[in-house]
Amino acid sequence: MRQSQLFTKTRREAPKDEVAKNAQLLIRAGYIHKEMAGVYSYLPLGLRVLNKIADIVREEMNMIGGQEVLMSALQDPNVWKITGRWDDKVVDNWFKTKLKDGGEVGLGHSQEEDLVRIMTMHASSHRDFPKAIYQIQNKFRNELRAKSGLLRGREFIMKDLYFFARSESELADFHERAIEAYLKIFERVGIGPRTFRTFASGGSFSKFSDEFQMLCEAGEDTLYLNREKKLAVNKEVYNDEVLEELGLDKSELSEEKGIEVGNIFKLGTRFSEPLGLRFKDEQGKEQPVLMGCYGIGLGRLMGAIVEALGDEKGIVWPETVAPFRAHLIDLSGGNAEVKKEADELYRELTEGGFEVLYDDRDLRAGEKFGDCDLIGIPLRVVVSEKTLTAGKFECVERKSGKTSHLSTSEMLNTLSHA
RNA sequence: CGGGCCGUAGUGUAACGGUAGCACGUGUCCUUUGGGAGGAUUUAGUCCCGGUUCAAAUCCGGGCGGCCCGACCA
Repeated sequence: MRQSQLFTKTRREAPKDEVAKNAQLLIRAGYIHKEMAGVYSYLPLGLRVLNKIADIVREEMNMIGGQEVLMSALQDPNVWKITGRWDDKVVDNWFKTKLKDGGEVGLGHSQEEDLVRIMTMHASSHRDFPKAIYQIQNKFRNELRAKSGLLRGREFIMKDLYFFARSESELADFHERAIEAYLKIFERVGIGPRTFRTFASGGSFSKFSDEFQMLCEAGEDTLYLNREKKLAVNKEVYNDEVLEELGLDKSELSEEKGIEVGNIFKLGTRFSEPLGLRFKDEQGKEQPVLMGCYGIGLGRLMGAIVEALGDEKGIVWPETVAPFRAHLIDLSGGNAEVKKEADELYRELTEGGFEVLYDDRDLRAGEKFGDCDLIGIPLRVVVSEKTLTAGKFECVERKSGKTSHLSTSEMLNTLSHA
C-alpha cells in the first residue's frame, strides 16, 4: 500500500490523557482511534494487525476441532433468566437496553446461555459430542473503570470457544489440548517466552481456572512464577495449601506483574443442566453435558504485544502480526531515477506476494524514518541515491537494527524464508 | 462504587479576575532533501448551563467528559 494513500496520519505527541504505552503508541501511529473511555475503533493499520492475530487464533482453534460461528450480539433475556444470570446482582457489568415494545435485550458480554440453547436444537446423542464451537466477536461489558488503552475496554473483540463434553475425562482432555493451543498462539504472536499458564480463581464454577499471563510491568495482575516449570499462581489464590496442591515451592517463585491474555474455565453442568442440554448414552440413558469455556481478548492481546515489545521509538511488531512485512522508504528527494527504482521495487515485492507499505510521500528522511520506527514494521527497506549507486537496497530490521544490503532477488529470497 | 487530579485551536502547552499567547500540525509560495530543515504567509480555541463581578479561561454551583489509585472484573 502506498503510504500517500493511507488516510491516517502519525502524530508526534500522544493525547495527554492516554497514559498507557499501548494506547499512546497505537494512537500516535494511527492504528486506533479512541471513541470514548474504553472504546476504540480500529483504523486500517490496526485492523490489519487485528486480522492477523485473529487468523492465528482461528488456525489454532480449528486445529483442536473448533467450528466457527457468529452469534448475535443482541441477547434474549429469557434464556438467561433460566440460569439466573439476567439478574443485575449476578452479572453487574451487562449493558442492557429496551425494545420499542418495552421488552429488554442484552448486549453480548459472554454467550454460554445463547450457545447452549442453540446446541439443544442440534445435539442430543452421544454421537453428537464432543463439540468445540467458537466465535470472534465484539463483546460489551459495562466496566466501572475502563483503563490502560486496549487492555481493559467496555467494548472489545474476543474469541470465545465453548466445549461440550460427555465426561469429565473428555473435558479434561480437551482442556489440556486447549492449553497447548493457547501456548502456541502466544508463541506465534511473539510473546511466548514471557507468557505463562497461571492458576487463578475458578469463580463459581471450579476450584481453579487457567489464565495465561504475559509478564509486563503494566499488568494489573500479580502472580508468583516458577520459571523452570513454566507455571504461575495468581495472587488471588496464592496460599500454602494451593502451593502444596500444585507441587510448587515458595522459594522457587518470583513475584511478577502480568497481563491476562487468556482465561479458560471448566464450567461443568452449570449452564447445560438448567437449559436442558443432555445427551443419550449408548444405553439410551440421559446424561448431562459438561462444558468448558475458553477466551482470548484479541484487542487486549494486540495491546499486550505493544506493551511488551515496543521501545522508546515506537512499536515493534513480530512478523506474524505486523500490518506489513516491509516498509519501503523512497528517499529520492526529486531524483526521478531513484523514484523509478523505488516504484519498481515496490512492484516486484508486491507481485512477489509480500505486503509492503510504500512510503512514497514527499517528505524529508527524518520524518520518514521517525514514522517508520513508530509504525514498527519488521523490515525497513530504503531506496536512495546511495543505494542506487551501490546497486543494492538497504534493509534494516526494526527489532535489532541489523542492517544488510540486498538486491531485489536476495530480498525476495530472504522474505520468503523468514 | 469510594478517593484524587483534570478539561484552552487538530495535537501539546501558557495566560494575577483585566488584549486568549506559543510550538507542532493544516493551506499557499520559495529554498531544502539520509534522522522530524529554514523563511514568508494562512488557518483554527477557553466542554455545557447557571451564578458572583464593571470585567471570568481564571472564582462559585450544577451537568457532561477524561485520566489515575482502590474496590470490582462469570
